[in-house]
Amino acid sequence: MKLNDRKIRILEAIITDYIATAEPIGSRTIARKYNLGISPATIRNEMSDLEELGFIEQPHTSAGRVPSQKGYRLYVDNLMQSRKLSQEEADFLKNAISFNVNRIEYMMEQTAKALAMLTSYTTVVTEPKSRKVKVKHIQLIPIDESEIAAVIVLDNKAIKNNIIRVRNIPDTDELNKISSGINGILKNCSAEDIDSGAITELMRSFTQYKDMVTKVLKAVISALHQEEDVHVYTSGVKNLLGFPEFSDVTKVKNIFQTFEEKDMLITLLGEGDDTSADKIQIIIGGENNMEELRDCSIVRANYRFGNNSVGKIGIIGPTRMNYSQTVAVLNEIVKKLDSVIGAFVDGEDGGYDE
Amino acid sequence: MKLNDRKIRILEAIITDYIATAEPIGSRTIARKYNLGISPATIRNEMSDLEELGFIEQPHTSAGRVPSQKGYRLYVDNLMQSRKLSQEEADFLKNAISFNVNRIEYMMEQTAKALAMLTSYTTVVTEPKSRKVKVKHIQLIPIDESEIAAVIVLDNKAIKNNIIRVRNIPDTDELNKISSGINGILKNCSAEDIDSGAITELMRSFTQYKDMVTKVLKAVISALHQEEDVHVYTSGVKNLLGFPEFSDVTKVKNIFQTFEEKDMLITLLGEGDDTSADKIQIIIGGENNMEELRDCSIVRANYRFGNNSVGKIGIIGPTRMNYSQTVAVLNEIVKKLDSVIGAFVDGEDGGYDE
DNA sequence: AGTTAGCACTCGACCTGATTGAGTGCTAAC
DNA sequence: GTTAGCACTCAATCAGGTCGAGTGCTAACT
Repeated sequence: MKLNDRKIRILEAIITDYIATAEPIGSRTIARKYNLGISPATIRNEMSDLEELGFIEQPHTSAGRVPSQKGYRLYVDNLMQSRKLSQEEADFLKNAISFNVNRIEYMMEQTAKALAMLTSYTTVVTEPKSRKVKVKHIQLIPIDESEIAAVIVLDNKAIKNNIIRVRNIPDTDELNKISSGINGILKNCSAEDIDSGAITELMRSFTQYKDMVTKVLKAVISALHQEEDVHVYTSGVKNLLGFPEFSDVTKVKNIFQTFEEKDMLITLLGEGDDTSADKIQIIIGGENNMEELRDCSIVRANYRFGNNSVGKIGIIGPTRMNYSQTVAVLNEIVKKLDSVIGAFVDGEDGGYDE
Repeated sequence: MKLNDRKIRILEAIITDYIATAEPIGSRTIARKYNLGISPATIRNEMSDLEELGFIEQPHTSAGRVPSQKGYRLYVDNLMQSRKLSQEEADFLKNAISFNVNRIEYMMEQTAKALAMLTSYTTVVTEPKSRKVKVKHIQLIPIDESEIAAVIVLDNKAIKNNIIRVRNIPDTDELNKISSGINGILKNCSAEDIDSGAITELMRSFTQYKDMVTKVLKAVISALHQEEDVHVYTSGVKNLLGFPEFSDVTKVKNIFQTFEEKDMLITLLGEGDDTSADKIQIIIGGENNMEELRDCSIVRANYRFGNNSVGKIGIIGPTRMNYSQTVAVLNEIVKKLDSVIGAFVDGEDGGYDE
């Protein structure tokens, strides 16, 4: 049996209609709504074939047809026409997000929120993270009689701070000397580079400040680990409640469970991922391996932030989600984020929003 | 009509039962389950009185009775016996949260999560925030050929960083001189203290680094404002879906809407608040002024963090929530947080968790 | 006077059966 | 190859009936 042009047009009609209405669609409705120039009976025959080919399925006899996972896949890969963002949509994105590289968390939070509002699906965004973070600079700053701050600048532009309590604080000059000494040893070290060799060297260099240096070391290691700990921003979880396929509370509960678990979200965004690919990926229904998200599709993309730093964005909706709009929105936001970084690297400092 | 002892015992039975089952309860059931030594008929008479007094109500004729808002209020204020946390519950809290003052965000996140798991309600936690934040110390650190980091230590122990791009970077000694110069002027300033006087003084002192100083100033102002921007951690939103009173999806949607809006949560935790009071507050049903949360109760408390810094914790459940357990849990966690801060102030540095 | 047994009544929950309508597959004619 | 016609299926909807948990009222009992 061949998937001829007419079959494809019928399949497309079914998918379009189902995305819009969430109702199984029958032959007569297709004949009425879409002018294909053929009678319901003919459509019935074609639909019967489409079902046998696995592109549509029937919830039960005497109901209309519904696209299958395979059907959506065909649609997404071959049928769907890429669409550009409307002016309103583009404007919305531009206004909803204050692109400010100095406040990345805030920017990511806004991004998640804006995408959720625009698509009315659920959005998950991870902060840009480097694969391996290294120390770029360490500076000790006196705060008061008993506390100093260890400021640790990392090579991905992140800065971490730890307050350290010490019995008696060296004066500023001495502290600067210690800072540059520590710098000499720890500069360009990643978490695993800090081995016993580096540690004993440090201890030997600063015997009289052993206690303080130990604490600084701990802070550095903690900072490096912290930085590998990915932040995840979620928004629009409640949006899913609006779709009829999720009117069953127990079903939704499992989905929400997943959304509250950071690890799940990260695997969701990363699973089977090719980081080098800049293409948008679409994962339909059961193609993700999470039982709870069987009725959801995910449209996801990576965005780049500097050289080796990559963040992820995912939009999660029902399998019958509006793929073309979602892809368009995602394309736009990735382009936007890239350009912000570009401007930053080229000399702008991102500005402040007040 | 007087609210005699027997009426009170019946009311208590109704509330206890309803909290456990979420089902309206009738006279016969009370007679069977609670040995009050009176017949259903007598109970019926008393219930009729209780209804007239406004402590219970009937969803419809021929259904059992359900506690009213006034009923819960009486229960919470007079009837409920305070209960201590069980050993298991206390252990759970202790193990679920790594009390580490150097990673406050992480600690708050864990606190929210632990409370949500323990109570099976929704938890909202705000970071401890001071009313007015002041600059304690500013330090400029060179990062590379074109960037310096402005590290801004605030008097509430928070540290903020901004990367600043400048055309040509002064050497370290010069930078230190500039740092201490800026410090001299901006130290102990809050956001509103930075007026035109301070700004012109700064500009006069550093005419040759005007550009850089302007950017530092912007960073300081931004940091002070950022610090006044409260972080809110929410957990266990999905928990509400498990309760029969929230099996209607559209109802839940409105509630979730509220939970996604930070401002709403903050007013929810702060409304009619007496910050000086350390007592736990209970807000029943419509006593909060948010239409969407009419069917929810909130148990909330403040915790102190240092001198003038206060955070809030709220636990949100159905009106028939388990008030005595919730209060016990909240008491425990507030005590715990206080003691962590105490230890910190007394000389511990909070440790690192690896 | 307070308590209780008895009884009629109410009303949601649940089951059953009939009807409707959207949909199908098959067959025969165009 | 296309289509009209027809028998068939099945979820959804509605009406009617029964059940049971609950009530309020009255009269009798302590």
